[in-house]
Amino acid sequence: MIDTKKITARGRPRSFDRDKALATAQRLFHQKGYDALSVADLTAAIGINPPSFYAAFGSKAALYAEALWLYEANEGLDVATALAPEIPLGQGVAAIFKQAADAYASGDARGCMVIEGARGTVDPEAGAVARSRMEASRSFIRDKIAARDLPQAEILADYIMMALAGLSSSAKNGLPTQRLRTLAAMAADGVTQHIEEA
Amino acid sequence: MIDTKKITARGRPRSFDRDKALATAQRLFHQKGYDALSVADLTAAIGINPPSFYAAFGSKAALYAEALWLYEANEGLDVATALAPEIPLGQGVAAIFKQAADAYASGDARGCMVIEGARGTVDPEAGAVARSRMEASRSFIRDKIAARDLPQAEILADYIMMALAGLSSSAKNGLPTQRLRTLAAMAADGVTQHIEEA
DNA sequence: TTTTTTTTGTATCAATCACTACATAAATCC
DNA sequence: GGATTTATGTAGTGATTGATACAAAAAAAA
Repeated sequence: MIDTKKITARGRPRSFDRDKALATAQRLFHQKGYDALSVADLTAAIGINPPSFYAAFGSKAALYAEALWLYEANEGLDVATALAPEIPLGQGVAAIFKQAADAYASGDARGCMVIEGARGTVDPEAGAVARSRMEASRSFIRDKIAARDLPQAEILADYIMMALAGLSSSAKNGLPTQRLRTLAAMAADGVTQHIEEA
Repeated sequence: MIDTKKITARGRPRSFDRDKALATAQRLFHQKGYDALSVADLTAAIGINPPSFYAAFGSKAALYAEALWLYEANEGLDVATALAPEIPLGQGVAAIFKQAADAYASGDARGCMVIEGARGTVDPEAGAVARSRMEASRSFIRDKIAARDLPQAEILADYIMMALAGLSSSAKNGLPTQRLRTLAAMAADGVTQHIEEA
């Protein structure tokens, strides 16, 4: 495979910062959702015209996919640390829920961008992308639990995803951080109880 | 031709059954969501033309409000019975969650029409209607709990709404009934634990 | 300079959205 | 019967959607 990385750019240089535009798009997608945010909104926020938009990002859905990836990299929950083998599972799950409570209620874009995008998005392509990322998260969590030789990895992963969806929903409904944290602690009790019973 | 509701109707009689059309609309709104369902879809499904649609229902948003009301009347959870004073609270909440697990995974329209509508709807008017109904449900639940002289009525109501949102989300993601029931039972544990701690 | 390559701004495109103007059809009231 | 009232079908409204055609502009390469 030949390196296709351009060392020197040919042609007219881009007049805007692509990474900055992507960050702007990610924030707006998170705030308003895919369907409620038009390409006209995006180009206006970035400060470019439609042809520049499509030349740089391909399509609205492709930009959304990039934005989701950026969101997961920057604001995603640290599941790997929370579910590390040396930490008791109940404690790890509680840590995840607490992280979620803090993250989902912070800033102007409330809720989880992936979870909300997977559910509410009308556009089929964008919805499929978000659902794919959500399923990837579920698989990651399930594998982390299964590594403990626990037979309930599947249902526990389902429960965690359910609780995160509930927390995201409550956050979007405007619940303050402190109240979300209480809900997170209560939801974590459902896990500890289920492990003890087994 | 078909329908003569009022025997003493004045002008040309309506050629379709309004109640049947409303039921059709309710099912479609629940299946596809408000934004993904166009007026053209609705008129095609009912078998009428746009003028008849608007003469009968006023607007798409007004029909959605009627559909939400019909949904709550026909498929709403029986919270009043579950949270009756003579039933232990933990048991009542578990009953609500089990009801939700069964209802949200049944048929072709998965999830709760109110919860999903309150969150994902882009249209401001329709979203506000759904959110209003959801807030009414929360208040009803809170009052039922507060009637037991429990100081945690607010947070418990928040927790129930959070769990219902999570169950609705998981149901829309395709989880089968049996798995949803297990999640419902786990979520109910979070309540019993919280009551015992107080 | 001349050529080549890429981005830019202007000005759209066709499709879809919720919604209606209008004339006709079908009923009751006088 | 004629007048009145309501619903219907045809056809189309303006607005908005995501995405483009086109030619000028701006850079490197020849």
